[in-house]
Amino acid sequence: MNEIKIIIADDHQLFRNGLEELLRKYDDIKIVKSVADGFEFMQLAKSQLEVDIVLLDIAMPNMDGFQVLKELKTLDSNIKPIVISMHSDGNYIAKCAKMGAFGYLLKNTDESELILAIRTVNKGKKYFSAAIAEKMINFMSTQSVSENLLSNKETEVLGLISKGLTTNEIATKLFVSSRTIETHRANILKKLEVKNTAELIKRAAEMNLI
Amino acid sequence: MNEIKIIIADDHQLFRNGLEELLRKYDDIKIVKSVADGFEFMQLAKSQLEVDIVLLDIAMPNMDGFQVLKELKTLDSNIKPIVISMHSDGNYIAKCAKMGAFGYLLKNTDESELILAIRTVNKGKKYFSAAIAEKMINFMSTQSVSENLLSNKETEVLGLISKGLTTNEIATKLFVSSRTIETHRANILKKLEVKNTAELIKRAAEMNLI
DNA sequence: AAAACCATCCGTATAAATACGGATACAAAT
DNA sequence: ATTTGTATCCGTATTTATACGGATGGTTTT
Repeated sequence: MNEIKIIIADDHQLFRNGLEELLRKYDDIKIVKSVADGFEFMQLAKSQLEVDIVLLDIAMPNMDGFQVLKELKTLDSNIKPIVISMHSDGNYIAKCAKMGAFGYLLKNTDESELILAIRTVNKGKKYFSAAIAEKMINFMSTQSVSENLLSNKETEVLGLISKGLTTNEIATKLFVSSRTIETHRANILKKLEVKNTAELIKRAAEMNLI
Repeated sequence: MNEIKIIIADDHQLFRNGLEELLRKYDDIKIVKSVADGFEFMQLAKSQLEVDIVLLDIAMPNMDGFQVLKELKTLDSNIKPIVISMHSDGNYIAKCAKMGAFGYLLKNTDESELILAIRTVNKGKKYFSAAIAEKMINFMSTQSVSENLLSNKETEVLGLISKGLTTNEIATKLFVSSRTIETHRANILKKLEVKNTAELIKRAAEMNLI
């Protein structure tokens, strides 16, 4: 019988090591590699290494999980990604699903669910738990899912806002009118469904936008 | 020879399970329990259960790691806490050290360091890696370490600001004048060394104040 | 008892953010 | 070819936030 070949991509070494040990107990599962960032993983994905599944963290240095999902898709790879994240944000989940994730697990799911997810995905099926699917559906019913909720300019402006720059400072920095920045700001608030800067930054931090 | 008896307190079940498996390999280490929040842990700490070390996450529901450290101290317990955190913020580390942590590890340290830390702490010695100690020292040289950088009222106000309430709304909610809230706000900004709400919320999120 | 810190309060003035309601040019998608 | 979305621009009015500078009664620490 064939083993399920797995790569773990997560920047927390203790978490990786722990997962390895956890999965070692299962005869049908084999960890072939374990990497600390998305870039490292993509190197492996492009190599000849035979891999069935990658357990993928979203928050990673160098190249985050979203970028990995995107690149994996263009590679036409056989590697099926299961996202393992701390966040149960609807947009997050929906984004992963749209970008080709085969599963989405929270870091506080239990071992049996992880194994179930791995085995399910290995058969080529998707695995999203009822709770996760519900969050996603709720989100989709209110919002339109988009990989880039914010446009590039908006993301740039958001970054500067979070650094504490005022509207005028941002305008000067980007060589545009402060009205433009005000509009961007208003649009960002609308898109993230918040009403002021405080909420905005909190939301953006939660969504790892900054 | 005596085993080192350990409790793991972390809200991510996969991380807990992983750690358990990881530590199972070591004959001198025994996991006696594993809990998902600080409250659960304190129940155990107050029981007769014999425990040498707790591997303690800071970010947990119900009762966070800081509160646990504080209560442990008043209990005059023999349990020696090693903090395992994602954050390498100087204030964070210093705060833990001051509150009685015997060690501080990042979630991306490796297995060997974890084992070394456990064995060192079990002998009654403190374990802070060079990198961690340096961050702490750098912080202490510039800032005065305080368990509560913010007063209770300030923390309360900060929480409400982060929920998106305006100064006036907060004033109404807390039955005080809006001037009072403005003063609190100004003091919070000063203490966290930021100049506006955007930066404030970002900083507070980094410091896990909200 | 004195010093330090905290929560509370007050005023004034300026700067910034938010809410309205627009418009145009261009690129991408249908 | 038309729709959709983005980046850019504009005006006005109101509400909030920030920067000053100051005060009092209370608690905790020294």
